[in-house]
Amino acid sequence: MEAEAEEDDQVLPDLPNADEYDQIRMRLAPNPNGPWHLGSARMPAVIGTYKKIYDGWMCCRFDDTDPETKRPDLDAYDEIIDAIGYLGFEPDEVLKASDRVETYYDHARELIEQGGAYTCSCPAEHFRGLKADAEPCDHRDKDVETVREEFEAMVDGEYSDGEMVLRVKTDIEHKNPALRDFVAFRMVDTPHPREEAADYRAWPMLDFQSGIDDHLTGVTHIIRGIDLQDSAKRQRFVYDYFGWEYPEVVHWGHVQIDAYDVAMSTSTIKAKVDSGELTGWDDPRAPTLASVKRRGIRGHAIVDAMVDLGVSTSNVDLAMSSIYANNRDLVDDDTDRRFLVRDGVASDATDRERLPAGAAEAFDLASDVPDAGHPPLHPNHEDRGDRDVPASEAVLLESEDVPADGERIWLKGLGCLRREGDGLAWVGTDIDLVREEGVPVVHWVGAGDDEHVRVRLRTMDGDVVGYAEPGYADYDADDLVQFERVGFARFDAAPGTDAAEADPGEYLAFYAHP
RNA sequence: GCUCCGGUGGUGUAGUCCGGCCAAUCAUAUUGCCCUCUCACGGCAAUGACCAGGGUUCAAAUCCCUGCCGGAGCACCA
Repeated sequence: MEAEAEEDDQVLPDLPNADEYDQIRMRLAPNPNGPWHLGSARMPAVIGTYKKIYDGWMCCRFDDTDPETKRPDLDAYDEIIDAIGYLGFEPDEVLKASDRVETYYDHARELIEQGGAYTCSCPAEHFRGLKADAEPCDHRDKDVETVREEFEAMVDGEYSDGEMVLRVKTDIEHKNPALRDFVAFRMVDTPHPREEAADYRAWPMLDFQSGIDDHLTGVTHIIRGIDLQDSAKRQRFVYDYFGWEYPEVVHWGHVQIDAYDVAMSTSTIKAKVDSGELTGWDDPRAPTLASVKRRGIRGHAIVDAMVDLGVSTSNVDLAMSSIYANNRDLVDDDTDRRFLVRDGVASDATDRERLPAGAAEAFDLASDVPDAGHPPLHPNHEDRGDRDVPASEAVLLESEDVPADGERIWLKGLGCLRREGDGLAWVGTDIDLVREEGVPVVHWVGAGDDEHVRVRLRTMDGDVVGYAEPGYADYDADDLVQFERVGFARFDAAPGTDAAEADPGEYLAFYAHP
């Protein structure tokens, strides 16, 4: 091992004032309202990489304080932890904001005593108008005693949705309207889906909850999206009341990923999964981590791509091709080669440009043709041995590879043959025919029923069916192969093990990339 | 409307703070060639960018101004 390779190319810029802290402490703050899409990977990829660079600390804090609009999905908590693991990281600690509501209450009480917050019963619309005009509402000057009582009433659930909020007193005339007296707590009638938190009705807003938690957990660096740019400014008001120092902040822009027709948003994907438009979160057409994982793309390939994006505040387009390039880099050397003769599409595939389906055609073999071919498992590693590709009577070729009558063709691992009508005559194994005479080299499988296995290759554009060499049956789920001249694919299931997703007798594979 | 933040090749990125070594780095992409019993891997080459206009300066991608374009916030969402 070259040891240095991963230490490494110092891809990310230094964190601000990093040397002023004994330990760099950061947090991932996902909302567990659904499984992660590809964009979500940026957070653990970048923060996790910084953790490695600085030997820092990283926790995963689920900001699940909205039981209604962004209602937590109980499965998502574990799914997100799994996704972080898939990307190659592990949080040092896992917290759920919904376990910490009492803590937020305590800090609200303290803020109230300092005169830093007030209960407000203005209808949202009304307050919005006042805020736009930089006008305070009547509730702003309430005495602490009243605020205290009304807040306790909120905590006790004596108000309903929309009847009362607790606002942080900032600067109602601040030139930036986004910073004027923001809401710290509001009432939510809908119980939280987590049993442990189901009794709370007064819930903190992100700016309050997140601000308190960042301080309490000793976070030194907050790294998050530009949508939260003003959040830091709002939270500083709370920090000032408490005499706390605000962490360093880094903001990045939004990521878009090409190659997908489905918008990268949890709610959009969820709607399409629910309606059946997508078969699930791991449908290859879904821009999710579950999807690329099932296709055999390593988490590290995504991390590298995300880290390469850096942390600029401008929006960026991430090309899937760069994730593919990273993945090829990771897997090519270890991946066995196999043949797959495609035989058309099996579903309502649309854009065939990305992966032509072909069609299999059978040709009889002359009697003097060897009854098996032995191409290497990996061209760069002869020591790994050869494959055994049998063909006793006839072979299957992809339609695009079929030579004109009288022309020669080289069946990889077998030798050169000449087409004579519906048959192939033996020419020989002089490799100069390929090197000097340009005979095309193609992949193939035996035509006999026991000389191939049926494979369904699931791609972003639909299913392609075909015939793979018999050795393909020896793999297990998660194994990767490269179907020569087709691309990399992940072995998903053998026949019978996942009958719902493939026809009887078919192996199910997922296409990764060329 | 108000307030913030950005704009380097198809994509991402380096350089911008501390102007000159930038006729602009690296990766990816595309194309061509070489290697090869794969259209993979590897090697070589080509393509291709400082949003626009002013200003400061001997010198500007870098500093200043204006404009244009893009994004974000102004939620009882996160």
